Amino acid sequence: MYLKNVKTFAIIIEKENWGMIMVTIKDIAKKLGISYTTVSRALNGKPGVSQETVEKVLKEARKMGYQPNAIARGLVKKYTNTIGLVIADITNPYYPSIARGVEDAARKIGYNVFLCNTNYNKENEQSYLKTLQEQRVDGIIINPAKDDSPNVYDLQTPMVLINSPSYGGNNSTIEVDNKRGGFLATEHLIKSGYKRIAFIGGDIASYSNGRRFEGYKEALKEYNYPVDESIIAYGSFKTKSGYAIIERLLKLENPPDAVFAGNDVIALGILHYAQDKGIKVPEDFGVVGFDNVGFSELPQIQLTTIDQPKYYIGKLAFEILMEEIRNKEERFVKKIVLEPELVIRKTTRGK
Amino acid sequence: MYLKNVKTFAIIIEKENWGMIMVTIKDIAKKLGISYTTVSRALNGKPGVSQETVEKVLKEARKMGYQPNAIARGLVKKYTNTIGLVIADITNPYYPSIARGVEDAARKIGYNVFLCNTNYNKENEQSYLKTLQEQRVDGIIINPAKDDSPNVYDLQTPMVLINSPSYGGNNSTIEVDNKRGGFLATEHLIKSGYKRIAFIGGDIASYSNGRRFEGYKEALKEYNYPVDESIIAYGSFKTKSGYAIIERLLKLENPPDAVFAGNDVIALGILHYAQDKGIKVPEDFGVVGFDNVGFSELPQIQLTTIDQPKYYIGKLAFEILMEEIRNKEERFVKKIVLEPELVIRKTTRGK
DNA sequence: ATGAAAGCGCTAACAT
DNA sequence: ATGTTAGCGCTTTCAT
Repeated sequence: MYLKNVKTFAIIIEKENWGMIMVTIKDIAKKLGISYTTVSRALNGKPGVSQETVEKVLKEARKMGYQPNAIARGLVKKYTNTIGLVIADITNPYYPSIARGVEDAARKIGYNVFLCNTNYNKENEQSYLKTLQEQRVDGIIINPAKDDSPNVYDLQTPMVLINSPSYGGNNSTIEVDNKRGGFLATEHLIKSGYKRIAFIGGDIASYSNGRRFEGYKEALKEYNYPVDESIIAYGSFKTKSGYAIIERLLKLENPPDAVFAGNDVIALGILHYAQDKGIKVPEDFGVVGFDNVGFSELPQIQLTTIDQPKYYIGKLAFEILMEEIRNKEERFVKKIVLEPELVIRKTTRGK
Repeated sequence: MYLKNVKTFAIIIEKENWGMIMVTIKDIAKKLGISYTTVSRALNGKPGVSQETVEKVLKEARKMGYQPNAIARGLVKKYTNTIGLVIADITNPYYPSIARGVEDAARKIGYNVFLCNTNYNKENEQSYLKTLQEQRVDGIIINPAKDDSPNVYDLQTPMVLINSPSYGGNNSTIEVDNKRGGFLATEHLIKSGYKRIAFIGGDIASYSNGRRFEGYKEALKEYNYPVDESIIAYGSFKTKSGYAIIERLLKLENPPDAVFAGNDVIALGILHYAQDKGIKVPEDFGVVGFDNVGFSELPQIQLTTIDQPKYYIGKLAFEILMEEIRNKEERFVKKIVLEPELVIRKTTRGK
């Protein structure tokens, strides 16, 4: 089963073993003829050990290749210096940026992060949450898979939610102002002279998508455009979905001449269809996405979109989480909303 | 400092606390008036407990909201059900695919994965390796940051290397046949009728890049093309680097009419430059990349490239790692080489 | 300045 | 079938 596509499966060396002879503080205490309490103190720079002893211990520790056991420490100290990051799919370019933000911030203070991909699946999410708690992570950052059933996250563990309202659990949240973003996107389309603007969303159960849709409707109203159900559609957050839906909408007797897509990935599918059919973008057809994901700025794509500070969101989420971890009793629940920004590129006429 | 771009920073609820009253097997034993060993046995489905007791325990555990403590278990059982995944940058689309492969495979057997981004930095890598060992991960999968100084990874921990030879440490490795890939790419360019084929690599210290270059040279020789140093260049694995280098090469008095790029990200920069300058691809200029990253197949890009089974590599790396973890004494070091595949798209004339 | 002892939550002998 | 004990590697009182 391995062997599919395997060219070489060779060079087998026998009996190479891993040496699992981990040295402990007891070992180095014995070697030095002192108590292991002293070793512990020396290793941790605690007061009450003579300079001389400290040096002896440090030297011996290095010599013996001592590696502190974070597991044992965690057992007594009640924290693990680890957090969990639960996202839908690291393969969607939106998430890696957030993940980097979280991880860079974490690393700076010696924290580790467990990466968990739910693959947009609620059961996977629950399962991961359970595991993370068993691993006694100090906190969790989560971008919920869906928001159809209320996300009641009242775990024993500090938690901050990204792009999701907090139901019941009183968790801190951080999100971009999705409604405002939706408004900006739609308004831009209107001001660019497009007349029939469709909305093509992803999962209808997505909170952020819903907010973007509200912004869309608000803009239409403000500019006296009708809200036409026939050119409003939901699918999934996939390129294929965008492609399939725009194909359908464009066959309507009264087709749209522009679309605000639920995110960049969907917008990409729309662009793909336009290209396949030789539809001129932005002259005859306008599209704006959401997220300002990496590929959106490619010269070949140049997608007009709504930017959100992804890396910063990850960083901020971690910082807030740390605050909550540090002040477990007497914490302050925060609801943070960041400003989105319209990025005009080549898939709309501009003004 | 938080406040940049922050719209709302509000809704503050005071004194919401995390209830850190974790229930242990002792608690449920006390409640039930039995020994905690019995509880442990019941919870783990071990023999020697009456059906009746098992049910009582399970019920009470659920009722009290018991969460097993994986830390404590790890301390006695000597394994943590956790591995580390060390890569350069999750933001480079090549890695998420691998990460998914690893994580999906891990999840299937209840393993967690620590994600570590070295950001192409050797010091970060060392630091992460240290931390991972302290956390007593059961194993490590690593795609080394660089290969200039030999990667001597003889840790106490089982380890498999991706895209890197193993120096000294006798670790199993898994890689695509980079040389063959380089050959295929270059040969394709030759057969497509391009006459002066440049090579634009990433980090000169990269092992995989070096192999690709060897394949490039081999193909040139086989078809009696000269190997011309003036159109061979290295930079970094970034789009910008590709852009800058091709700009320079194209100003040569004898410029190339095609290029084999060290990876797709670099190729993208080259394409970018061609577009900026109105150079016709593939008619007047051919480019092939390496990796077949997600964006390469976008209709707007359609990059000819060398595919490698990224997800599968991740999956395989995990499976091999698990084998090594399970057979620590008497392990078999494996060197696996996978077959790359030429994917012809629109940035070369084809045959 | 150093050591002895207890204990974190659990599993695994070793009884009974 | 159940309980007792020891111990994983460490930190933290409490002595000395």
